[in-house]
Parts: sequence; structure tokens; C-alpha cells
Amino acid sequence: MKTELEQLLRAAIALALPNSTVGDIPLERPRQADHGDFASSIALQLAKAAGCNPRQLAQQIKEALPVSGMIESCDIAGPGFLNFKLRAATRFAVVANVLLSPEQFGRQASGSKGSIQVEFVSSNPTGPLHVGHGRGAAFGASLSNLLDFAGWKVQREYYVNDAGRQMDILTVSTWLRYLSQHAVNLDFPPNGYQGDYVGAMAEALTAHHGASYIKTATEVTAGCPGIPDPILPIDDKQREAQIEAHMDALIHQAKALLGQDWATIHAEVLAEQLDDCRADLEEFGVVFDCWFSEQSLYDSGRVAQVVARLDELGHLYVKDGAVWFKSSAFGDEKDRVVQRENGIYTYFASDIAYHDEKFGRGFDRILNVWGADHHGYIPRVKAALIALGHDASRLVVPLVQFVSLFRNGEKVQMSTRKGQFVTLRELREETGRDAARFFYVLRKSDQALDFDLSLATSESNDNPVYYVQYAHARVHSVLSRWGGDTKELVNSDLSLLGTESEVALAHVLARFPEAADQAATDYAPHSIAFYLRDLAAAFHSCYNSAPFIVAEQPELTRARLALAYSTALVLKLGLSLLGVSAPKQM
RNA sequence: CUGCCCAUAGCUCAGCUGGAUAGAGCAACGGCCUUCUAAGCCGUAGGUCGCAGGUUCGACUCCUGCUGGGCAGGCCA
Repeated sequence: MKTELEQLLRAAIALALPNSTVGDIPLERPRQADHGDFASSIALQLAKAAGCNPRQLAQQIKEALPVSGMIESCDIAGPGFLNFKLRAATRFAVVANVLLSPEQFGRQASGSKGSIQVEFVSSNPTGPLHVGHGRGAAFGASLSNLLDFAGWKVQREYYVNDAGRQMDILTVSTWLRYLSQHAVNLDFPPNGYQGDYVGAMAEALTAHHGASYIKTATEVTAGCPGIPDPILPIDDKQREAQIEAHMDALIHQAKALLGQDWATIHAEVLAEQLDDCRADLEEFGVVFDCWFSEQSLYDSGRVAQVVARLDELGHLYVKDGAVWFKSSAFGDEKDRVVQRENGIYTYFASDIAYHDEKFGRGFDRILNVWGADHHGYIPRVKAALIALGHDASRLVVPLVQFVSLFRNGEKVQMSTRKGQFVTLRELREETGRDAARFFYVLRKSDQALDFDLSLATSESNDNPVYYVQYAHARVHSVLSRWGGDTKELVNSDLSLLGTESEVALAHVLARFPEAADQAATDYAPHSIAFYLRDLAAAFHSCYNSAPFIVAEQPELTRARLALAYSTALVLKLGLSLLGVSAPKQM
């Protein structure tokens, strides 16, 4: 409807101003009803270049407008706005459109926008997902759904950081718990993973492999500097350094003592964490097409290859024994190390290989959904891509800000250390999946989120999830009261509609395709949540203004139910984009 | 010190590539259930869009400076 009107305007402008070049035609739905159904400020924009006053130009455009069955009137208002009023039949045509193909309403042809990869969550598989990851998951999943709906061919990917030190630390932590369960007593390192799940994995290790990994305490700590005594008067930096050195020595010692068994434990720990993570996300309605392993980049030699390529291109140099990438030559604020003095590649090196690999897969666009704390990392990745000859503008990084939990008005304290964090699983169990998914996307992603647990769990009118779901349930309640077949509703006489609240509802309904498309281009699932609230509000208003079922007027009843049912279908569609269910009863 | 994000009603937040009288929810106040689910609706009140400049027909929106809050600046990931 909007695009048709846009074409009419374009034709009119071509006639009124033959020599002008017009970009996008501004066309908005005014807030105020007396400004019509659509308004355009195009005359104001073109007036200057055309050298005449805006109202005059608006008049010319109006007169050049092709005849159309959808427009009832076109007025010139204010400084030169063109206000369009639609015919009643045009206004309610949306109802028939929705009923004819409910799944397709607002959906754009698959692949019409090109292909896109969305990488999100990608948390280290070193422990359960917490509420921060939950936001990334909810955002990324909703965004992916939206992009798919708006015509992108979407691939959802989880990058698994299965290489590197954090995984080693988890493996050691598990092994140390295993040892202590077998009465080998050692001081547990403060930078080890301390959650209960580590102990559980240690028990599983015993169940699968018995006592075959037991070593003595002296063997394990041989060559370790030990954990600094808390009473020692050394500064925090020194203490930190010694703790890290102790951990490195433990890892080294574990690898030496266990030999092949180390790889077995490592693999088992990783598999267990990934399975848990996958299940957790699935229960949250978040499913990935691809789980991409960081380790595979090392195994296939891609990391070494990409570093070699940068070297051939002359973008590397050696300083202080380490290999540096000249990222400052490509927009980064300083150069970055890709290979450490000890010969080990940095995380950045594998990330370059990963992004190079992704670009090689031929996506038109690549999205990395990252926590906002990683924003400083963007320039160096882009720098690497540019250096490798890629078009870095194809990479977009939507940032997701932090989440704070509130219960009864008080902030829930969380710290990743000591495993004192609220997990996504706990959140889901407390609020339910629907509330969690909806609350997560109720705020702009680049805005810090205060997640109000009391509100999310309240079964009251304060809860915005219920507000939308209730509108959907209400429609079905009315439909079942009516008792007819909803398939018949397509043939209703929509010309019987026309009250103020009916017009308003149809108007919001017709906005859905634009809202979905805009939300996709803005990477802004939150605007769908807001749209759904608007739609529910328009429905509730309609519901209260007059009964849908009028006993002595079956035709009017059918027309009104057609409007109500199409509303329910769009509510369901919109909620499904956000991963929220649409119950028929509440 | 430098970079990024944020600042809108008492509170939590929307505000579409610059458009007409800046919106919603909660809280406050006043109404609406013998009729399809009151988890709802209708109404009233509430604002110097952080401050100061600039760009123009027009600025919550764009630019600069300032104030106040969050985050980031490793041979960690």
C-alpha cells in the first residue's frame, strides 16, 4: 500500500518537475488522524532546488497525481505537506490480505535481499550461559528471524572458542576436582572454574574412566610457584601474576602427566559443555545452523596460512620477539600482536582466520553480535579484513549492552568469579521462556537493560508480555463463542466496517510489513515488540468499544470477526519472530 | 588521558533516512463488568527533550564544545 502510494508520487513528481532527481520519497503515517493516513513532506524538500515555494509545488504535485482507486483525497496542509486519505475499501483490504495468506503477510521473497550470516552468543564453552548471554541469544535469534522474514537468506552461527587457555583451565579445574574426589588434596587455584558443574563433570569422569587419571599431589604441583598466601604483603599485580603463572604451570604439568589422557579429558569436558549449552539454548527457542570450531582453524592450518598471507603482503613485523600486525595502517589505533614471543598465536590471529574464512563463504553481509565490552575490538578485525583485501563494510557488529537483574526493586549482585552469577537456565525457570524472550528485546540492544524479575513473573496487567498474549487469547475466545469456521471469514463483506476503532486497528495492522522491514534494516527487534504492543492496544480498544458478535447481524459479525482474526494472526506472526508463543487461552 | 555508548514526564522507556501540537507503560486522580476473558477500556494531570552554541524554511533527531553516568583501552579471551 505504501509502495503503491510512493509510485504515484514518483510519477507525479516526474510530471511536475521533469528535470528533478528524486531519491527516497518520504512517506509517513502521521500520529494525528486529521493529517490523513499518509503524509509526505516531499514538496518541502524539493522546493528549494525547484526555486518555488513549497505549497505551490505541493499543489503542482497534487494536480499531476495519477488517478487511483485507493485514494479518497489529497490535501495540502501546513507549510506544504501532502496529506492522503485512503478509501475505506483500501483501509480494510489488509484484512483480506492477512486472511488469504497469514504466514506470508509482510514476508519478503526468500533471498531477495541477499545472504547474511548472523553470529551470536559464541560464549566460551567453559560454563553455563548466564543472563548476559541470554540477551545476546534473544537478540540474535529474534534478529535472525526478522532478517529471514525481510527477505535475507540467513545462516545462524555459533563460534566455539574451543582452543586456547580458557578451555585448558576448565580441563584442569575438572581434573583437580576429580583428584579431590579421589582424596588427593590440593589447593584449588582461585582463577580456576569453581561452579558446581565442574564437580559434576569430575564425577562423570570417574563414572566413565574410573580411577585411571589419579596422580599424587606432589606430582601435580611439581614446578608450580604455588598460590600466594593472602597474608603476604605483595601488591595486587604481583599476586595476580603469580596466580596466572601457577595456573600455567598446572596446565603444563597436567599435560605432561596425563599424556594422551589429557586430550580425552579435554574432549569430554568440551563435549559436555557444548551439549549443555545447545540444550539450554534450544529450550530458549534458539537454534543454530552451524557451530564453528576455533580449533578447526588450527587443525586445518588456516591460522598459520592467514598469518603467512599477511606477512607476504608486508603487513607484519617482529618486535620484542613477537609478531605484530600493522593494524594502525588500516584504521586501528595501534598495532596488535598475532604471534606471541613463545610462538603461540593470539586469539586475534585465529579470529582473523575465522573472519577470513567467513568472508570466503560468500555472504553478502556478515553480522557479529557482540557484547558492548568488545567494541574496542572491532577496528582491529576490520583492519585485518581490509589488509586481506576484503570489503570490510560487509561486516556489521551490532553491540548488546549489559544486563542487570532486579528483584523487588533491588539489584541482584553478580560476579563471574566464584561462579556467583545467575544462569540463563535459572532465569528461564523463574520467568518462563516467553517473558524472558520478550523482556530481553523490549529495550534497544545498545542500551543497558535492567531486567525486572518481579515484573516479568507477575501475572498482572503490568506485565507487557501478557498484554500482547492476552489480545491474542481474547480473539480466540470470541471466535470460539461465535463457533463458526474461520476459513469462511475470507469472504466477509469488509465494507460493513468503519467505526473509529476499527479504522484505527486496520491502520496498525497495515503497518506490520513496514514495521518488520524497518526493524530488519535497523537490526532492531525491539521495535517489533513495541509494534505488537501497539497492535494489542488497538485491538483491546476495539474490543471494548463494541461487541464483535451481534446476534441479529451475522454479516456484520463476520466482518468484525475477520478483522479480529486477522489481528490474531499478525500477533501470532509477530510474536513468533520474537520466539514468544501465542496461547489461545490464558 | 583517549575512544565508543547513553542522557526525553515522578519512574522505566519509544520516537521511523530532519517535519505539523514530542508519545506509551507504571505511579497519581476520575470513570467503565446482569452483555464476547476487567491480564481489558475511556478520561484528567504530568515536559526548557542534560547545558551552551552552530547548520536551515524547520532540530529530540545532524555538527562542535561542556556537564553527568556506563564501558573499553593486554604478547587475556
